[in-house]
Amino acid sequence: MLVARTAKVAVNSMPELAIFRHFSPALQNALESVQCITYYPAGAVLFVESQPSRGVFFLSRGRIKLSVCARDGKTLILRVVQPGDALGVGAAVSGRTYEATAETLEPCEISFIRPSDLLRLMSLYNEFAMRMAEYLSQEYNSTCRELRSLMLSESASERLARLLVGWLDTNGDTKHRGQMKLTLTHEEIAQMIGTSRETVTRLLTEFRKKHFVQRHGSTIVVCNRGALESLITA
Amino acid sequence: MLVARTAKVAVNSMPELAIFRHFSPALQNALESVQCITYYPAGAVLFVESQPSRGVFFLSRGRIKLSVCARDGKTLILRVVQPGDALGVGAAVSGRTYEATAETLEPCEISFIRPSDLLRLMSLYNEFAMRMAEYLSQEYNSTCRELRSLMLSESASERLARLLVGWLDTNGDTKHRGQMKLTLTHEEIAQMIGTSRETVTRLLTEFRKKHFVQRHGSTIVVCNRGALESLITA
DNA sequence: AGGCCATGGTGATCAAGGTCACACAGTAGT
DNA sequence: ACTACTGTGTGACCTTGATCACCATGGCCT
Repeated sequence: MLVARTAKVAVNSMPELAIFRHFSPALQNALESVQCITYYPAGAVLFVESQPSRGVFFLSRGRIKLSVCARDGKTLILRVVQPGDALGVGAAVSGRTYEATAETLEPCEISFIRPSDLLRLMSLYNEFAMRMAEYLSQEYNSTCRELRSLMLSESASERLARLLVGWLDTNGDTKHRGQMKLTLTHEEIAQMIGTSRETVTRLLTEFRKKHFVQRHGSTIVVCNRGALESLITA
Repeated sequence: MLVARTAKVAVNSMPELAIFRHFSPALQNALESVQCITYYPAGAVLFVESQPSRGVFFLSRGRIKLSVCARDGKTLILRVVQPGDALGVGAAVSGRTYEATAETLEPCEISFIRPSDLLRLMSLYNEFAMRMAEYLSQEYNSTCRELRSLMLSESASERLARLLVGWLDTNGDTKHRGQMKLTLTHEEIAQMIGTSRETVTRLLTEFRKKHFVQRHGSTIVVCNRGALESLITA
């Protein structure tokens, strides 16, 4: 039912995708004709790891969790995809399987494009091929940074500090400085920084005791950003 | 002097780059006119992390170590680049800085292309843009796999087993099954699997005691591949 | 030969954090 | 109100692997 409600909000036109802007009118029309706008509820799985490419997803509203997992169920969250971003481009372009699993965290509005259409439009419109290449390189970049920050910091507290500071820059409340909504559970935070749920709980209480952060309900306030940053070495 | 020796071997023509094959003659000519074939000795640094893109490197001979490093000098080797592969495409396409440091492990023959030429040829020849996009997606894929295998395996022995098995598939001697040359030092192996040099030494001797592997000089023989694979869970 | 340096091998020590085991709070469903 | 479930908080314990310290080996240079 959340799907239906979301659908009513923006049913009339092509989603406002930053990635589609600056394209020539011809390409925009072509994209509009092949895309399929879909709505997903929270917790929906768009695709799973090692499944052959079913399509490319351009996210216009909502947030999506991108993760890989081990056989024993342990999970590592690669990143949380924000509106305007794309999913599954790599798998479609290289004709391989998805390298991660995508699951919606909230109700999402998504523009879906089949791999064959993506490749055809990339061949037809060079600007589109260039844009996708640029996108892929950004994705590669961010994965490298992820890898570095996860592997080259020896303590879990450093990784948590890095995560919090990173969130401040992207999700931070502009009005109330240092304030932001904690939208993930401790379990999910643990999966982002590669540690256990208990450790995240312990570290957050430790940070609170040291007055690095405060908590008001599900809102977290970073009082001492400098202290957090000083925990980061890499 | 190693540089000069290598140069004599293949000075006459364009390097045999798999990545360049299947291109139209026009594109091949264009590439030939903008590329610059260079030779590096072992231990040369092509570029360093966070330096603005100076160019793209297509490796035709030799091997290159791609790594990121922390402030305290700790290093993580992302991968060892093999002949036929490219370096720095992401940085050139997105106009960002290099995300890693590239250092030759052996004397190398490299075809160098400036970022501006790369972008120009990508705009001019759609097949080239498509090929670069495909390349980027493969690079992204392999980085994801790296991230997964590093983070989702709790023990260092598992990561080492995974590395050895992976090497068997790519570098394994086809004649003598299970046999391969160990070309990296324990220190470098440690940097590949995110552990300390001592741990690698200990694990290798443990594997030898359990008769998973044997050693003859710098050649390592995997006698019990199944046992190594059974250490891998993720 | 005699050093020198990079690499490999091994023991002792120790802290970080994974795991297990509960207790407790909030929220939804009936 | 009474469960039932999900998320959070905390103690006890114990394994893994980092680190330090030291020695052995085997080129390579002068």
